[in-house]
Amino acid sequence: MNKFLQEFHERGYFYQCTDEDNLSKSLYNGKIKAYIGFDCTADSLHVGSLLQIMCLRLLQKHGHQPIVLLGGGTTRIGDPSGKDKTRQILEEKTIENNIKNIEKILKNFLITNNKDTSPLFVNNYDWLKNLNYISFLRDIGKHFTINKMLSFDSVKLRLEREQSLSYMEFNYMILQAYDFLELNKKHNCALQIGGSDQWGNIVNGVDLIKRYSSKEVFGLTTPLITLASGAKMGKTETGAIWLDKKLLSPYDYWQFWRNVDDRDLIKFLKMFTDISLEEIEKRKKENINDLKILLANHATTLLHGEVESKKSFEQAKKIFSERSSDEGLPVIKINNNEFKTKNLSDLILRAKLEDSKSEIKRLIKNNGIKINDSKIDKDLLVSEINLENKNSFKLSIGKKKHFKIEIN
RNA sequence: GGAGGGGUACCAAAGCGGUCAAAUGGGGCGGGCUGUAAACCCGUUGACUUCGGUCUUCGAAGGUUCGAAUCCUUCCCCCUCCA
Repeated sequence: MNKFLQEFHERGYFYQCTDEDNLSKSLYNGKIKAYIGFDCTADSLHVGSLLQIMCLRLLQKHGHQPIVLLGGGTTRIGDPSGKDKTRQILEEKTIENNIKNIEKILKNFLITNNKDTSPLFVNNYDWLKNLNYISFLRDIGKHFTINKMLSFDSVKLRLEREQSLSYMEFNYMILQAYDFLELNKKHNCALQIGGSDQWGNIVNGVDLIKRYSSKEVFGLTTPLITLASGAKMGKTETGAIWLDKKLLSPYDYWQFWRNVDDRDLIKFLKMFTDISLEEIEKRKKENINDLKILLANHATTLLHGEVESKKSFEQAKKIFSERSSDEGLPVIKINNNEFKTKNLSDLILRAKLEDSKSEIKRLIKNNGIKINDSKIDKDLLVSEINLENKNSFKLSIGKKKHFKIEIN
């Protein structure tokens, strides 16, 4: 088997392929261009897209060129796959903005200075916006049968549940298939990779190219990652794990990986780091917490760079190993007036560390709030806090959230 | 188009005139144990409060009543069966 495909398997990226043997052969014959499409409904990506991003990296590693399709056109329509309801239609400006942000995030992960493997960013709005309806129907539409379209899960499920599916959304899969055709014509792109929920859309593209230009191209999907706990990857109750430091700090990103379930650890090391499989195999038996740190360091480096990753690691060390220090904690500044007049609960509220006063009182009651590492049993004036000759104190909410409050 | 069932908090689901800010389970949050894990145990889970209470919430709007998640009217949405 081709090296790329082999590693694709070994790292747990493989779910389905339209024709693995032939894909393997054409990969042998030199470089291939492969594309992955990203949805632009949000202004950032979260870890749910990380596996796809890792696929792009893997392509680069093996000398293939990834094409990143940012679905400026298709996002205007909305993919019905896996959705119960029609999505809200987004403003043009929002979509353009989302595309810019997402491109920036992806560039963090990808190697952009190698001419052969440097990713190609494309926006399908460029070719979709000018489609002529009649000629599109004649050239492309004739290759699709309604019979078959109705059999795809994305459509079938909606119909079975008698949830409305607009004609607009119904066309989504045709447009995505057309994207593949377009990329094949323009860039000789021969492979589309996507999550397993994209299988139907991908197969449509492969079929269309076969019919339209009698060429064989391939589709490859990755599994849906479920956590040991049964939850979907990336959806924590506290909020999505965003791949954007404006939405989630490098430290919190680092913590996300540091806190993975034991049972998911080795799987994640394979999936979300570049550490060689041999090395993972060798180190498998090491102390599990060291391995979690390894995962967090690597995963954070990929996204935020080595400097931020190290910083996060150091910060965690201070908070969790050395305990007492308030160095490196997120700083919240208050002025002298606030210091003299405000209650601690008001301060927490103002700094948006919690959402309501009731919640803060509950935390206090349950011993959840600490000042300079000692529990408090009631709300108090900030000025009552013993500053120990400093102009700051350490505020802890629960065991994992710590802040340095600075008075100036 | 006809017949029936239903919309309750983050989710699932009970309640069917006052004792309902609403049982129970899941999830979340906090505490304990531990390893910043899992499992387990305990507490907590609308907002504000001078801790006496006050305000908002059971699909939407009206109405009956001293009092409505609960009864009535209209409307909206969902499900099942029949045509």
